[in-house]
Amino acid sequence: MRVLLVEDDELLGDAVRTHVARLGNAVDWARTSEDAENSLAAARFDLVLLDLRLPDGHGLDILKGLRARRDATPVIIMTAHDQVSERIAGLNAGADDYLVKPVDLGELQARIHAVTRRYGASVLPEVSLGGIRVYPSERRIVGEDGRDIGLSAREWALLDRLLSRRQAIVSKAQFEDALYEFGAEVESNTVEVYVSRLRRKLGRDVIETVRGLGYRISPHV
Amino acid sequence: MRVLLVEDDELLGDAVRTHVARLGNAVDWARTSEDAENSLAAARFDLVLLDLRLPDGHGLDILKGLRARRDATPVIIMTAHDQVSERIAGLNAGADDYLVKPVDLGELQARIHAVTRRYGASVLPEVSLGGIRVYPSERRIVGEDGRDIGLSAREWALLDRLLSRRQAIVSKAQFEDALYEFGAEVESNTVEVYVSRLRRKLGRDVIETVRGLGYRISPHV
DNA sequence: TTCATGCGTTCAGGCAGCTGTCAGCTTCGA
DNA sequence: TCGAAGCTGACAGCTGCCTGAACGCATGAA
Repeated sequence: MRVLLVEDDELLGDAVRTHVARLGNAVDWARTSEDAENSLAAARFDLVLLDLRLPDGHGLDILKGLRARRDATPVIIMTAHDQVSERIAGLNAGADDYLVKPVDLGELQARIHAVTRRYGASVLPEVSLGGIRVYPSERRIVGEDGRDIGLSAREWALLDRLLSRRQAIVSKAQFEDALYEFGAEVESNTVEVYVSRLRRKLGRDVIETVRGLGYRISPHV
Repeated sequence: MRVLLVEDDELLGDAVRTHVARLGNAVDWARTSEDAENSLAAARFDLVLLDLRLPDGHGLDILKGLRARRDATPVIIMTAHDQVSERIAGLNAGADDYLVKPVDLGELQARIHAVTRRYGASVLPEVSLGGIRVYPSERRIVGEDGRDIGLSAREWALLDRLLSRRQAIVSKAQFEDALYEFGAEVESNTVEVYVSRLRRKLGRDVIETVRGLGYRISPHV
């Protein structure tokens, strides 16, 4: 697996690179935004480990650029402990997960596994839901008429969560965690609203309600 | 299956212990971190139900200790509704799932099934009743025609109880205990009504009446 | 700058299905 | 045959869920 590490801190960068390399990966280490952009332009990576604080710009722009180009390469961001807003911004911009500095290498490993597993699972053959085809790796879904159906970030987050274990029931609380990862408990029906919107786009029967417990992908689609 | 319950609240602990025990499991109840560590050192468990708030320390340390010892025993954490950060910390530390307090016993049951199923040791294996197939871990039952049969929460609770020890007779009082936490006596024939409803869905002969004693799954299905 | 657009979120009204209760009936066993 | 136990259709109240609408905000274009 090829990993791009974007980190200006020499000490942390070295520790992470060594650790990730030991897991059997090829690691490119970019110290600056410019380095990172060049690397991303030159090659395909299986994972990006992204420090948001860089000397020559904001790492968030790198992430946004990726997603703007419809590049779904998994990105794990690394932020300082107290930079909650950064973390949220990162997740909103399309990061797959985050790590809090100081980075615990065991946790890093777990996150990498989790993210790449999620990615690997979804990158496998595309999923069919009724007449809809889903290409999670390209963040694209196509309707029966062959036309692209646009999903927003939140809608994707929900669908991802449902698809990650198709037979499992996902509770609203879990959705909220997946959607917000952090921050105040949202006392609202946001999840219901998104389920409703997804249903409108994917078809009424794709998402099944399990009253009192949550939602799941219907086994019959 | 052997379950370790780590919970200092007497009331909640008792309700959970009773419920889990009724599913046919052996339950060890640890009230403190120390208790829990001792139990974990002394025996192997198939599942840990872990309250993170303990009088003598943080339950998270128990989880971290497990994982540090590369012990993959499934852990479900229980947190208060507003302790999102705790929950995330728990999941990051390697918890398999979480429950939000106040604990809903139906949800507890569903999560236990899901988690233990993931690990192969299912509390209630899938089972055939006449032409009906029951998948308790997925909260799904499928009729002879292959179509899903919807069961309400109460109906599931009843069926679970009957299936947990198939040859046993379950009295109405036991059902009431399983259905309503903590001896909230119901002044009616609710159990009879639910048995009736279940029979309509599963088939007349699946549940057998033992006059004066209770009900059981018919040995002939 | 202003404006248009899309997204995320909140709210309220409505509704379907769940729940507990009862009445009247059937079945069982002595 | 009679009384007790169990069964079930009906129903009202309630809960959880659904969804249209509206608003604030960010983004990007003009």
